Amino acid sequence: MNTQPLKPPESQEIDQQIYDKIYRAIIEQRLVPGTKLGEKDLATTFGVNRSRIRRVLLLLSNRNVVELRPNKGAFVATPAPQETRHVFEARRSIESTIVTRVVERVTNEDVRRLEQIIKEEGENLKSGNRHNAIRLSGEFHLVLAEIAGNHVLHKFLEELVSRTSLIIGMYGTNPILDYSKDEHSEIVEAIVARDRNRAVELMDVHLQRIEELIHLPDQTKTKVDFSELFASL
Amino acid sequence: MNTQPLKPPESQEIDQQIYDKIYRAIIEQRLVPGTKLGEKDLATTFGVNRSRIRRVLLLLSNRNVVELRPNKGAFVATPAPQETRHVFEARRSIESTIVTRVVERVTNEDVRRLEQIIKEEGENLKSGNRHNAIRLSGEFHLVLAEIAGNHVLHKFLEELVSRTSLIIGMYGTNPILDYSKDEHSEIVEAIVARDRNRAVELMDVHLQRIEELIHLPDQTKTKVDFSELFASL
DNA sequence: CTCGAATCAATTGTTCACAATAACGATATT
DNA sequence: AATATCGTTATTGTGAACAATTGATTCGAG
Repeated sequence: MNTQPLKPPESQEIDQQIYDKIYRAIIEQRLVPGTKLGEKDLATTFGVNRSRIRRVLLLLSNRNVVELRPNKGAFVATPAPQETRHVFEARRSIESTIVTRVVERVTNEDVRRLEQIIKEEGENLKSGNRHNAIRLSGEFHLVLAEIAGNHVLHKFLEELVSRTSLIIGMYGTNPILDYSKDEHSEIVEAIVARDRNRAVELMDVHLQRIEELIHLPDQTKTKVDFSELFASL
Repeated sequence: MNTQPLKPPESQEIDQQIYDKIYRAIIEQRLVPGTKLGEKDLATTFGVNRSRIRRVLLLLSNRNVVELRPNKGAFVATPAPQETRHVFEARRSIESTIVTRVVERVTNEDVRRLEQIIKEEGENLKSGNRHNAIRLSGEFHLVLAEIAGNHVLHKFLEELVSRTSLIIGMYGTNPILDYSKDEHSEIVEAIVARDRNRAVELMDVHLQRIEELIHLPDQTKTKVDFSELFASL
């Protein structure tokens, strides 16, 4: 199949490929928050011009995955602790609607797809492949958004999932992923049973639990008052 | 005040200003959907280089306000009829959460601000200044998002409001704006009364009413099957 | 007169050289 | 020894020339 006369890839598609690769490396936490993304390095590794990289980085920064510091360069975004609340509130709002629609529209084929992801989540977690486990735990939510059939909500959730990944990368505690798989299973059960209220409630609790496991840095640490600190020394 | 030694505006700020001006012209429907946004024209009118315009247009397209057709140029986005449902579903989802937070957090100062906008909405509507009326009817919702205090939801809603404006520009019927002012008033009343359920319900109805007043083009018109159509001719 | 090919102008897209800025290190100064 | 100053290098940011694409127009053949 696909014996087409070798069409040259459109410019936009090249951009998209580079975008996806960097994006994926970040949400899989192969590139940790704060990492510098030098234009020249990226350009040579992807074998493209520097201006192409700049365009991609601009778009990544527009989605809060990359931080652009003027005259300094691009860095993997380092979300502030306060963003956690906002991101999770937005997720609960959006994913509640998504789950509602999923309960209405889900097909057997969809359920199989969800269960497949959950299965892989378990496997990758057991085999210690953290990168894949992280990506899959986000993918579960994105597939739900796809099933819900709302492109707008899907795109929003994409941004929220990636920001969640960054937040977990910075402040997350280990057991976050451990329970995700089982909670995802429960959600799918409720969806299969067409139990809207239970599905929404389970999703809400799931997101709340993750948020609670994010260990925000001790405020006192960043707010040190030196005059008080050194007064008795 | 502000007698600073005349700091030269940062590059990013120039971009932002141009972005805002184009953005505003579009949501105020001074630039109707489908209008071509030639790079050279924009560059000369803003007195900047073409590459700067390209950067801005790229970001606008990333927010679905502008459509970038490869090798053709940039155009004011022409949302497809089907997007209407998605955009409004997303709005109801997000604004329901926003209203809930607003009821919890609103101050007297906030209420004054909301009432001021509603007042201006009425004035501009009466004096026939449609551009301002459109912008203000969107602004009401965005100020609510501000009061809710969630930056993420605010940014999402910004995109949704602008897309709503484009949709109304293409398929909207006249009376959409006429009732908005009064419905906004009712919502504020419920907020002041700290009646969460009523406020959320009113917002939901408000958004539903707008969606209903959007006159989607007859599907049969766009879906003509020529082979069938001309079979008997 | 209609259709099609070829030419031309205008616009978008890319590349590359240069300017501006920041980062680094060596040397000098107190 | 700590800090300042200067120069060097590396990286980001800008602009202008160049290439590619579109589509409008002209011209000619049937």
